[in-house]
This record gives sequence, structure tokens and C-alpha cells, in this order.
Amino acid sequence: MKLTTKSEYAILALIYMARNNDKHFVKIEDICGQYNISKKYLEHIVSFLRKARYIRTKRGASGGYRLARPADKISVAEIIRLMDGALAPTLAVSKYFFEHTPLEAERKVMNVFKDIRDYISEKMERLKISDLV
Amino acid sequence: MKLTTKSEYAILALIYMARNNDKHFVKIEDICGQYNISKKYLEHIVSFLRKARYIRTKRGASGGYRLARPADKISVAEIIRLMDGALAPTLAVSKYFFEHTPLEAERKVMNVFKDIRDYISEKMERLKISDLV
DNA sequence: TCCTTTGTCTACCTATATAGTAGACAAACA
DNA sequence: TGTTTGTCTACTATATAGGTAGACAAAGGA
Repeated sequence: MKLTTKSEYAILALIYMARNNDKHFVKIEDICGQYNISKKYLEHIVSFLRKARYIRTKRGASGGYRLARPADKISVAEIIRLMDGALAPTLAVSKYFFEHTPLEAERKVMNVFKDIRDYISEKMERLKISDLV
Repeated sequence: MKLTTKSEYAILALIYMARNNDKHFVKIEDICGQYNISKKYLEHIVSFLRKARYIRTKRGASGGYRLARPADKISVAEIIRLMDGALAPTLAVSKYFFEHTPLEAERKVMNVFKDIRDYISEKMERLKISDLV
């Protein structure tokens, strides 16, 4: 039931950028220094965020990363779905990543899992990066 | 955020046994036939359940599997923890499988994740196999 | 006692995901 | 033109997911 480091690190990087968004482009060294994350690995993760247009980048001296949109317009749900996929406990109850599984034969478990899916996704949908700085 | 087939199949097997517990030992063929699961793989999963004393087995003709305790004494939380580990979205907020992660540096995310952990684990703790037949 | 029917155990396997690392390259900018 | 940043492609090690194969053990019936 747990997230991978991809989601965790992406969320941390976005929080860090949100916190410094007025100032300047933040360097990747600053982010990985702050949280003690491998630099080369974080580059990888941050490139997903750039390709999905959550952040803007600039090269060269005084370059770095910053948010491409206001922090209150980026939900944690989107970031997790981008990095890790489904928020639901099984694909059989996932809205974005639906797939058939044998669990569908048991209605009552399905209902419990749907309830959990709803709780998590509503919560994560409402939760914006701006709520976390 | 999703469970593996180990948890899914274990829960299905237990539901099936609970439903037939008065009658007889159920054969593994019956279970995997019911849900369309690989027999050899299900054997594997079911052996975890036996070693953890959730089910009793009998060999030979008229052998099979049955619950080792009442279905209302087996929670879904235990089964998921046995098969897949933590119910929490990150080990940093897990009670049973705690580990340090960089996320601990951000208090607000931690609180949201703790809330989700509580919701899931209370729900799964209260949910018994007997509720699912 | 032997045969059939079940479960048990050990080992093996393949594909994918996870969590990185290495290094050449591109663009700012001073 | 050199330094400082990010970009891209490739590579790697280890674990996990999801199985399969086959010899073996025990229960029970003929």
C-alpha cells in the first residue's frame, strides 16, 4: 500500500520550490542537500515534473528549477498519479488505471476498497502543494 | 498505493473458506476455479496462511483447507500486513513497519499521511472476513 | 497393502520495478 | 571562452511480482 521514493521525492522537490518560488530558480543541489537525496536520482524525477509541465527550468549559472504554475494549482493526487500510478488499493476499483482482477467477484470487499479509494483520492485531490509549505 | 495479488488472493481464499466452513475442507482447485487463479501460485499463498495459523489443512482424499479460527476473528488488516506489509502510504508513518525517510522533514505532509494511515488501518482492522462472505 | 487424491516443500524462472550511477552534451552567462 | 548549471541516454544491481515444476508425504478407500 505504500508509495515509492519517486512520489515522495517529487512532492518534497515541489514543496521546496514552492517555498522559494518568489526568490529565484533553485538548484538541484539545494534540494537534495536539504532532504539528503541522491542528486543524480532526483534529476531523473525532476525531469518527469518538467515534461509534465509542473516546473520550469533554466540552465547555466543562476539557473535551476521553479514552479510553472501557482502552488495552489498543483494537487498531490496528480503528482502521485504521475509518478506512481493508481491511488486505489486495487486496480479493480481504480478510476484512472482500471483493470479487471479476481476481486471483482466479491462485492463486499469491492465496496470497502471503493470507500478507501474515495477517501484517499478526495483528500489528495484537495491537498495542494501550497498547503504543505 | 496498491496491494499485490498476494493480499488479494489471500483475502479471496479466506472468504471462500469462511463461506464453506460448516461443510468440509475445501480443495484448492475449488478456490482457484471460483476466482480463476493459478493453482500453483495459490498453493504458495495459502501456505503463508497456514504457517501463520489462519487456516488448518488436511491431506489426502477428502482433504483440503478450512479456517483455523472463526471468520469474525480474522481481520483484513492482519492479512494485508502478513502478505504485503505496511498499510501506510509511507514507512515514515507506519506503526508496524516504521523506517526513516526524507519525508519526515516536512511536518504537514506527514500529518496528512498519518491521517490516511489511520483511516485505512482502522477500517481494515475492524473489517473481518465474516463481514465479507 | 497399494492406489488415488489431496496438500507440502524446495527449487527454479522470467519480467518488471526500484533506486540508483556515469558520462557526454547543451545552454546560460559573466 | 570557461564555468555553471540542467538534459539525455545508457547502464546497473537488487528486489519484487507472479508465477511453474516436480518430487514427496499423508490420508483414506478398495
